Amino acid sequence: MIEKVTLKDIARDTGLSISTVSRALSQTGKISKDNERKIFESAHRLNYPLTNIHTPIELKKNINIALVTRHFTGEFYSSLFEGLDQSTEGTKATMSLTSVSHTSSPIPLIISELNKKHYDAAVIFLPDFKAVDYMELLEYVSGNFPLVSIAPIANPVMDTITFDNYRGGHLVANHFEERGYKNLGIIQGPLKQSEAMLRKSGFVDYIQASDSMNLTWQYNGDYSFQKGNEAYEDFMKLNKKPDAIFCSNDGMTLGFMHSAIRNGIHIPEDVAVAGFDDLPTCKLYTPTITSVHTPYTMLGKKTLELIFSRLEEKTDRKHIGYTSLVPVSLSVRESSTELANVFKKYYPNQT
Amino acid sequence: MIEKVTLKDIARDTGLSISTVSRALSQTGKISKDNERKIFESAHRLNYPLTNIHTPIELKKNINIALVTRHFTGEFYSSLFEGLDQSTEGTKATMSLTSVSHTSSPIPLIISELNKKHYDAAVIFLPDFKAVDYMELLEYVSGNFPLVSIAPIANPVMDTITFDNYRGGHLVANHFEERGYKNLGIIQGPLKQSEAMLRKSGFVDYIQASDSMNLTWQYNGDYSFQKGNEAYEDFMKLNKKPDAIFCSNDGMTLGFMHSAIRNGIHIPEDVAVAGFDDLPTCKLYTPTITSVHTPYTMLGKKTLELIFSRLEEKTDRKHIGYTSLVPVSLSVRESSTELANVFKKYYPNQT
DNA sequence: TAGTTTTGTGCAAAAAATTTTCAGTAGATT
DNA sequence: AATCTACTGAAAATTTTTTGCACAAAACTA
Repeated sequence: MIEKVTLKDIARDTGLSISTVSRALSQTGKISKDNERKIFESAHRLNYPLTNIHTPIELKKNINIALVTRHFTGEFYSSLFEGLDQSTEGTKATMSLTSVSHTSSPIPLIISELNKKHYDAAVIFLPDFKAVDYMELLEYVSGNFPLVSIAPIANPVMDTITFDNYRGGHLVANHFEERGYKNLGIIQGPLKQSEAMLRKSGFVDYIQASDSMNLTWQYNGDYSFQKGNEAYEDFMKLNKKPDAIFCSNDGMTLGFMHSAIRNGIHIPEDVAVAGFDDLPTCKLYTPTITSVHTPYTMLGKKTLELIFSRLEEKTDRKHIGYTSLVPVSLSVRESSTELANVFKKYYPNQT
Repeated sequence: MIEKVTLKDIARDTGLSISTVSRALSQTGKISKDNERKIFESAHRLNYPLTNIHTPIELKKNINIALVTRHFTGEFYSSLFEGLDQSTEGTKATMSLTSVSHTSSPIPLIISELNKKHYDAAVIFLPDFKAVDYMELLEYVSGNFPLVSIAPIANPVMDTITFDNYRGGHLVANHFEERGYKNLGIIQGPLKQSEAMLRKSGFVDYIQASDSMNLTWQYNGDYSFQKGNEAYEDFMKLNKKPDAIFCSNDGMTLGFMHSAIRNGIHIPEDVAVAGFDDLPTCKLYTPTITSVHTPYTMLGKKTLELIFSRLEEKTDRKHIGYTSLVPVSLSVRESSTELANVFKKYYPNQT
């Protein structure tokens, strides 16, 4: 049987009196910085049951942050987590991934219980959440537990740090213009998700403001590989085909390109393609894929900054829907520029 | 300030006396099953500081399991986590991912502190761990905290559940034999990692026992995409090239194929290729890739079974190096069978 | 069936843990 | 030199937890 840890144990361990230990842990009375640190260190080490809230942020050895998302297989999720995890390097924060895909409990409950699990803050990535969902979540979770969303919504309830999706769409359209493409198409993401709409709008708005380009094809997707395949089927039925297509994420980009290549379509000669997310595969695919690069580590750094500043404020902080946009860039590759003679090499003796 | 939760609060909440609550939580004296459950439920809800050990496993609402690994970007890690997470469906277990890539604290310390963070068990995936590392880890971690490793080592210290890597190599060699390949090559994984050696041995042993096949090329890789590229460079220098190659993981498979295709090599006509891990990309690549399929969800199920049985045993359990092998299968695709006329379609008017 | 044992509970006393009061010291300040 | 401030510990006061005991209800037994 494990013995209960009491103030007496900490007093013995630190060489101080029980009174001093009590005062330090309950934050009443004056204690020297030195002894305070010693006492909290000892309490943690001996596993004294501290209400996490009591420990002052500056005395914590490490800050545990949970990334809460519906995790699925695919590079996207490992890139997302890896970026956030990497951004903790050199800080005393640690990032853990908690998936809510396979649980029956309601999500607000899971998140509200994170502080009981010694988590100090949570990063929420739930692109299908609506304003009401966020509001319900905020009601459940206590005000001194920092929460940051990294999925944009039109009317943000919670403080949000996200990529500049609109600008991503803009960059692609601008690139297509520079390459001289005239008739453009888009494979959209889920209509109910803000970031998908922003990517589309950025793209469409640029085209409308341009003299030289037209949007001739729009297809509603859902970010899945399958929908990329289906988009290709639809594309093939068109009489007047666009000469460049923006896919709202790389999953659909891969689906579209896979079907296209198998059916003898040349990319980019027959149709140019650009995606969004810049997954590692974009560099490895044949042809390599132009895609909007989303710097996860930078997103992570910004998110950590916000969390740390929230943790240092002693007062409860209401979410005011403050949004911060992390810039994106375009990784230009073969799928929207040139064939690099890849397939010509493949059958060199046939030319 | 958050009020301290005492037995009185739980007594009021449950309508029982303080004595009864005390007896229930400290597991002394007789308490009816019904009231016991009520008391623990209330204690959890009100956030009474329970030493986690005290709560009997059958009364816990949920079991928190940590997957501890060095996480990197790539489909492999998302598949691994997703498989384990999926296997918790329908159970009261929850899986979280804790990465130890970007932390400065020693790994045994991190793991030993998981139980303070309300974790009930941990799954360890650290392929570079040696027997001594596992022994050090076991010294740090208390005996009633279930630990399971899912990375094989030659001389297992910790209880281990892993894929049958040896059989995976066997399956590939057997497949190559059936397809009529004679001269075989292998791109190995890290020489210091057991599972890489097992994959190799399964492959090599089958070839040696066979009359018709020879191993003509061995290349030492490290599981990275880059090494796959480099392996291709080495392959090109050979006078007598193998006609089928086994890559010890899909990262290197992709690296090799990427370089090969760009340099006009036809797969599988010029050289057949098979990988290991059966990442989602294997189905999407052109040509699609033959690979050893590792059923993560089954691995997860077995792992959960072991963890639950450990949790139900009240006594401390020493690790005895018990190992359990989860069967693998071969997903046969174009890279080792036929071209499916993919590239021929690509330039149909040239034939 | 009547007596006996077992189980589970609450009250109140005892024990343990925590907080608070108070006195005192060491160093800084006026 | 007098005063003040920042800490600290001993001991008292208070709160929390455990335990001894009585007792009711249920289960068992002869």
